[in-house]
Amino acid sequence: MKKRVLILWDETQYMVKAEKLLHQLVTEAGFDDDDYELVKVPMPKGKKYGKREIPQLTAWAAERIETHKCKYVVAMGSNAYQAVTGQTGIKKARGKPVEHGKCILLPMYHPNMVVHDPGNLPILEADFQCLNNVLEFGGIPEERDLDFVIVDTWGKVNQMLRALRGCVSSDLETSRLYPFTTVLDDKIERGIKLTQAEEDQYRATHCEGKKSRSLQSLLPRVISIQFATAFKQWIIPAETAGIWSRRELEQIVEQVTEKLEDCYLVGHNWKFDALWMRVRFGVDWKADFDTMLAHYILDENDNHGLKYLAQKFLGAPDWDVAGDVKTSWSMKNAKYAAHDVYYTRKLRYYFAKQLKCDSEVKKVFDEILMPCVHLFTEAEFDGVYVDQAKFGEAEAYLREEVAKATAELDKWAHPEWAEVDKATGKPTINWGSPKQLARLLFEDLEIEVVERTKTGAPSCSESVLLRIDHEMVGALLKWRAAQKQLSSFIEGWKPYIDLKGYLHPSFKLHGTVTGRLSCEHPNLQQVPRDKRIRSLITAPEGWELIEADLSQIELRIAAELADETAMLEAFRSGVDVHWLTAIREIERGAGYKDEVIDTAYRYDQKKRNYSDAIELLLKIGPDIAAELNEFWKETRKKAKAINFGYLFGMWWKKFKIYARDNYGVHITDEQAQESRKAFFALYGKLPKWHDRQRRFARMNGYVRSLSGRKRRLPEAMNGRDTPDRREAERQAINSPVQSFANELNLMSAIQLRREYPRAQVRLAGTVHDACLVYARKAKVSEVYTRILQIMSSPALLTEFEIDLKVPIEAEAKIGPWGAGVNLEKWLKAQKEAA
DNA sequence: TCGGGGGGCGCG
DNA sequence: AAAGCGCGCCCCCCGA
Repeated sequence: MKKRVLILWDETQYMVKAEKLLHQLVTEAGFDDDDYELVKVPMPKGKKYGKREIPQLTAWAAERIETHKCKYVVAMGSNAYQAVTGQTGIKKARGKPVEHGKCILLPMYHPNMVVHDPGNLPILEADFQCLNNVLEFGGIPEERDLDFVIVDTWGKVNQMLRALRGCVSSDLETSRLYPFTTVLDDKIERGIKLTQAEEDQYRATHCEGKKSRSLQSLLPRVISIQFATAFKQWIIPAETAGIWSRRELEQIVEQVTEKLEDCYLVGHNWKFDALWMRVRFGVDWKADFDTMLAHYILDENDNHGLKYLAQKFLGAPDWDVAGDVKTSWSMKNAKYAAHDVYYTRKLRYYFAKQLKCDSEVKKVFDEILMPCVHLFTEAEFDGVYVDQAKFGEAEAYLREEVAKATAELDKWAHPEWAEVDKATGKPTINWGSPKQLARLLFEDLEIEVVERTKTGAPSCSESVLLRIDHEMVGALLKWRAAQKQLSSFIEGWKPYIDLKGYLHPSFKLHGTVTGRLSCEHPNLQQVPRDKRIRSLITAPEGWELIEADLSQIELRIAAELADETAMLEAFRSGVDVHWLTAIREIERGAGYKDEVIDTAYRYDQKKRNYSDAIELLLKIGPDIAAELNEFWKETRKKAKAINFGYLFGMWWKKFKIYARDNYGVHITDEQAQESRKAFFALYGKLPKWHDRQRRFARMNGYVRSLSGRKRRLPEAMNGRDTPDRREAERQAINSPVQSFANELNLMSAIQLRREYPRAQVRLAGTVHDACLVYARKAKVSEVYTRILQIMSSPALLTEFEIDLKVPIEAEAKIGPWGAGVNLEKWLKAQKEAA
């Protein structure tokens, strides 16, 4: 009897399991044995098919398809896919039915993928659902559920307004990703011609390579605003379509805003759309459910793109269109837009159901992630203010530094070594090129190679340069430092500074696997601590910048999780744990006798023996010790790195390298091993906690932070002790700490926003364990005091039923970032100024 | 001409 | 055997 579907796949190592699984999938999808024919493709001679095998293979496949006379062909796995099409790339092709000669081909992953990782099951299920759709439709299905309306008359506006109730999804198409008007946008808008350099920079920032687009079309514009309701999708042509006037558009937006108040609003990466609506229309659309963040909290390891998710979970087709279709108004664009909202709305039901299965994860989503959408929409909208005068000064200074260093370095660009520049006839070396530099140092100058990179090239990193005895090293390091600051933070910021001098860094709530946020355009979280750069970020007129950070928060959380007696005791009694580590380490080796006894003597002019002096140092803490002797400043910094390194699984070999690079201390292997042992002797419960985490991850394939957030670590379940598994185990230790530290910070930011109106207090951004906040001048004292209270015990902790043994402490500074002072000093300065 | 990888380095 | 974690961005370089 003739079968409808031909399934091609290949022989693999877990064939029994795979076959069982396939049978199960096929049955669940509603097929019986008469529906399909299962055929194995010939195995490649080696691991993969060779180039010469391909024509033979495709001929074989074509013949099989011909003899079976099936209209539908399923190719499972890359080999089967290659057999049919001659092409590689199953990852991109899977789940999308295509016409192949006389038949319809549906590529899928091999069932083995699920045998290897059961988490992939939904992908295959969705693909079989897709196969069903294809059979039912009798070809490649159009989206029959899709029913979109172009809202281009007042009649349709009214229809739409009536339909906007219950669960509504929304989405925007925009001309580019960055919504704010920059200096160059303003020039274009006003018809001022850009210089070539300006145009290049502008395109590099906004164009993503598409050189053909006119500058006009790159201005920040909303192309369309769309909604999906139960049965229809409503596409409102917006700023560039020329269908509605500005005034009419604003009128429509206003009426929609009113209706949305009573809707359950769903978005995918809603912060993006909310920000655009705020910037372009001044309205505040709050979402109740973000499908991207829902999927992020459900699987932090996966991608979170809308199309990807719709294909993976809903068996949707690939509705992607070329880039230029998305950035200008057209019917194609409207159809694309309709897909976006349609599937966003569908995904919300799917993910809401998934979230219900894990109430702990759901809580993080509801209480932290969703509130952050609104919080960070506002923060990004406001942005951070850049001191324009100081910015110019810093730029001039850095250019001078780079020029000086370059002049110094160019002495070494001898004609017989360096490439000769054709234009100037002078030998040049690009000091930013590791390759050219390596040639100069290790070939021409015949310096011995110190270290190699993982690809085998001689390394030119700072740590290597410091070990090279050559007079150009100093200039080289100066050049790098100045060049880095200039390119990353001066030139790097320029394209993003808006007309009023603000930067609007974009925070990705889904940016990391641990639950931290990432930040880009520009990245506020990597601004150097060097005051020259950091203090460029400051408060605008009438406001003050307050930076409040959680003190040693990761260490505190580790102490809590490990129930580490000595650490908890130190935190309770106010001893600085980095200091404790440092002093005990010194004591162990009976080192720095002179400094220890001398500093103790300077403190109160009393003579002490070594061990009494040690105890005194421990008591007075690093700050006072540093005042008595500069030496202790370095000591504490060193111990900080030791704490974090050992805490999260650093091995003694790395510690040895660390000590050498950062402190110029050359220790022996034995000393390094001894140091590690001593650390774990001092904090005896840490290894037990490490073991607990490793075991749990190995058993369950995930760990949770105190808030309940999951970090999925499938590699931890590997049967064998592989490097991958080791990595997962270290993450099992680090993740809950990093994750919860960040959550405490976010809980505080959320609460601060709830307690103060925007007219008084605004969040400017977060940096992992710190909040950057703008407060009205008149409110500074109050906010300063309150934020410290909030951070040391945010109300959401109670909501999460978390009761910490370890005390949480915060500290705050007022003033330009990185150059602020405490409240006392600030008040004094205010008084003097008045 | 682009996209991606590598090297290097800024932050927590 | 091999052993801190998490990011983004700059520049160079090379292959498609």
